[in-house]
Amino acid sequence: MLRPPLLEWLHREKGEPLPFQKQLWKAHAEGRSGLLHAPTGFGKTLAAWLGPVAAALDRHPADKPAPCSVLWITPLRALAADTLMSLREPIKTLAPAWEVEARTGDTSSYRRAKLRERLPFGLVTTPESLSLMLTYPDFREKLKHLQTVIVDEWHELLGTKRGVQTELALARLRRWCPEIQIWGLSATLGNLDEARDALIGPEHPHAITVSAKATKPLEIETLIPDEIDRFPWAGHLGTRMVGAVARRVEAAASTLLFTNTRSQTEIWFQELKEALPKLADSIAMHHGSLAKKERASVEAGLKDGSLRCVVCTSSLDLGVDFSPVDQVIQVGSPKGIARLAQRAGRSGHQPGQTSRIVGVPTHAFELLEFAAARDAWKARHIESRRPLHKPLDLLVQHTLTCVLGQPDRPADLLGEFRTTLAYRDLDDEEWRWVVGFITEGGDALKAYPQYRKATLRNGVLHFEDKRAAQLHRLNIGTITSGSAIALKFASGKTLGTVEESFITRLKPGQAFIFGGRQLELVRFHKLTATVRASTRRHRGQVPVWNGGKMPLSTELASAIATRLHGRPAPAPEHRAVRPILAIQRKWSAIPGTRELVIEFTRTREGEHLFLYPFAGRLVHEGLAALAAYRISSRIGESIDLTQNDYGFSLIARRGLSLDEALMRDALTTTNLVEDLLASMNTAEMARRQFREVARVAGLLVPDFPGKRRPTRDLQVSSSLLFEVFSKYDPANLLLDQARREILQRQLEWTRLKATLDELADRPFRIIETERLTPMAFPLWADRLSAHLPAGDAASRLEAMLEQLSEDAMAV
DNA sequence: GACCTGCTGCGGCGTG
Repeated sequence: MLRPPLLEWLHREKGEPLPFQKQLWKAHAEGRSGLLHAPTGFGKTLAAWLGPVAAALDRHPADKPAPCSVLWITPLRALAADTLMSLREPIKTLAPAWEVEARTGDTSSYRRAKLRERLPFGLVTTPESLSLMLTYPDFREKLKHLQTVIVDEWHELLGTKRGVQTELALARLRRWCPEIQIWGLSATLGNLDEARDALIGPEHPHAITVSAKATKPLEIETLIPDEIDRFPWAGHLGTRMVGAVARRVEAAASTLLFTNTRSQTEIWFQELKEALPKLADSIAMHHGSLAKKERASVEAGLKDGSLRCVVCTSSLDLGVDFSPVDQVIQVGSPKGIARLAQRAGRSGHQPGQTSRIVGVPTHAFELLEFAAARDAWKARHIESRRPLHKPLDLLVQHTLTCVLGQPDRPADLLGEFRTTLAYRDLDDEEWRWVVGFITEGGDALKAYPQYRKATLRNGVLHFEDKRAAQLHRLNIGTITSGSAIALKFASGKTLGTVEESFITRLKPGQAFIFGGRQLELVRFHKLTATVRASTRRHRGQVPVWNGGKMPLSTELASAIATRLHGRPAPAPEHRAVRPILAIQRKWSAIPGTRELVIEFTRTREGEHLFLYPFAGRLVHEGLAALAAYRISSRIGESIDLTQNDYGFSLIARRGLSLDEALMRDALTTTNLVEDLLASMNTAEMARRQFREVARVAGLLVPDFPGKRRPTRDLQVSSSLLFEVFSKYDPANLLLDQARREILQRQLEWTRLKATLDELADRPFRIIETERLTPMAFPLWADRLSAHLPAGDAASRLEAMLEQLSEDAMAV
């Protein structure tokens, strides 16, 4: 437990400790490691900090420095600054001689040099910065007093290569200081034990999970459109709800409005300002393509309370430690339960308070998504984040990191790496390959000295070349991003970035909207688009970014499928959608989890099949390609396809049918891998994925900070390497790595396979419908918008909707 | 190079 002075301070400043905090301090005093799981706003940070501070006070006098006793790892630089403030608070009164400092990429080089000489009592850093520190030979000596490592927001890192990089760094620290205690702080996850094993190593002897038993109440409310009959069956912007949302914004002192995409953020920002002209100056926006300065000023506005509403993407999911907002609104699909809860947690940021989120549907069925998220939350069906398994590109990088810091024997390194969950089954063969690759460059690159970074002398790996070492340090990390076009005023002020594909569609003089400003293009040269403020009356286009395509989670999808049938209990959202569900039922059937509903519809364009497996967009993309490939070879017609989070559609001029055998064959797992590979352009996918792998493995020359170089150069050399490896070194394990990543990330292979297995046991219900059903409509409309210019698609959709609404009234 | 709705995150060093 805590020493009296700490307890007194705590009592004075923060009141009575919560039960989980006492439990954590007890575990800490016993020398254990583990995971602390509690909702945001429960005082995790302070609890995790005071344990090691208490232990250090036992060992060191409070008036003498105690160098680097605690290492605090955070996934965000912005969090590092805020964390620093809260960690310093108790130290100031309890042990003023002990310092707490941050070391991240934006720590000045002067400070970084100082920190290399002498480390403070507590060091706050990122996984990347920690890896960088491992490359300095004296770091090990500097860490001899290390007692505790704390990893904040571990759920954010878990499941990514950044998480594996953290696992590896921790394994190194464990080897250097076998007594250290490691604690992770995590939000709610479906796989807390696995998360803990990944953090402290699967073989760790004193593992414990401390949980704040009191779960935070979460209220999910949905804005229900007044006229459900006129509410769109398809679409994703949800701007029809602007009026109702504006009234909510007006009524609350502060609002955080989340959207799912950057362009949606831009659009909602405009719409809200128009709907609330009096508040226009206190509404702001925040997303990942805005310039850092712009974002920082919005973050400052959130902190000092001068903003009434910020429209944002997941860029504000975590990070800025602002005082909680009054209200959180989610526009569009929540995609997952944990994700919605995380966003809701931005309100009611105190123990005992309720987190509330208001869901805004963008089409009719989305109403049910919010009800389903509520059902799943109540039933504690929360998504897991699975840790990655054996990414070899990262192992190549990390081995060089280790050897640069301390020459070492391969067998000893292997032993160290095998203590992680990610590499516990790394076999001797794979390890020999890694060592061979960093010392020889492998079969294909042996002739090029720049790929022989390490040398093996007398059984010890060394990394001595100064220039290569600098390049390696520059390359540390796992985040890769494609080329972006910088948007600038002629004055040089940077506004942010857009995609090349967007800017090349614009002619000089043409207007567009970015970061809430009306701009016009002056010229586009190399990687910079120069713009000026536009005074044109009509609104310009809104940029579209080519970002990630997050599928609906398995947990939420299954909750939706259940919700469609009105279970587990009546919900207001369900009552609202009832008229549309009635049409769906009348014309076809309500898809669910017991049978697979397949609709067959003839239109002017030909024959359509609509299938609803509810397996998320990525899986449907794979299933659609697979089914289209198999059927088209049978019927000799080309097949078009579309997909969304609920299902997919196949369209052919003729030849599709109600034949169950045909559909069973299309969805069989026989020859699955071969057919899937043949149906999708997986070779091209692997080539692109290889770029990330090559980057992480350090095979590409990194950009020097400040000097911008077209990423296209990177692309060329990564595809060149891909060619060379494919031809001269086909056994190169990095090629396998790229293929595995395609399977897991882009095809969600595990989920796809599970879906097919499950469908094989389900009855198929094939129904011929006269018209497009409410569920089919979005899949049909998707195809339409892909084939027509945006304006035409909108007007045609409008006409269709008119017709459909009339039909709906008639039912 | 194809897509069109599509997120987020990090990172060096020495000198002036």
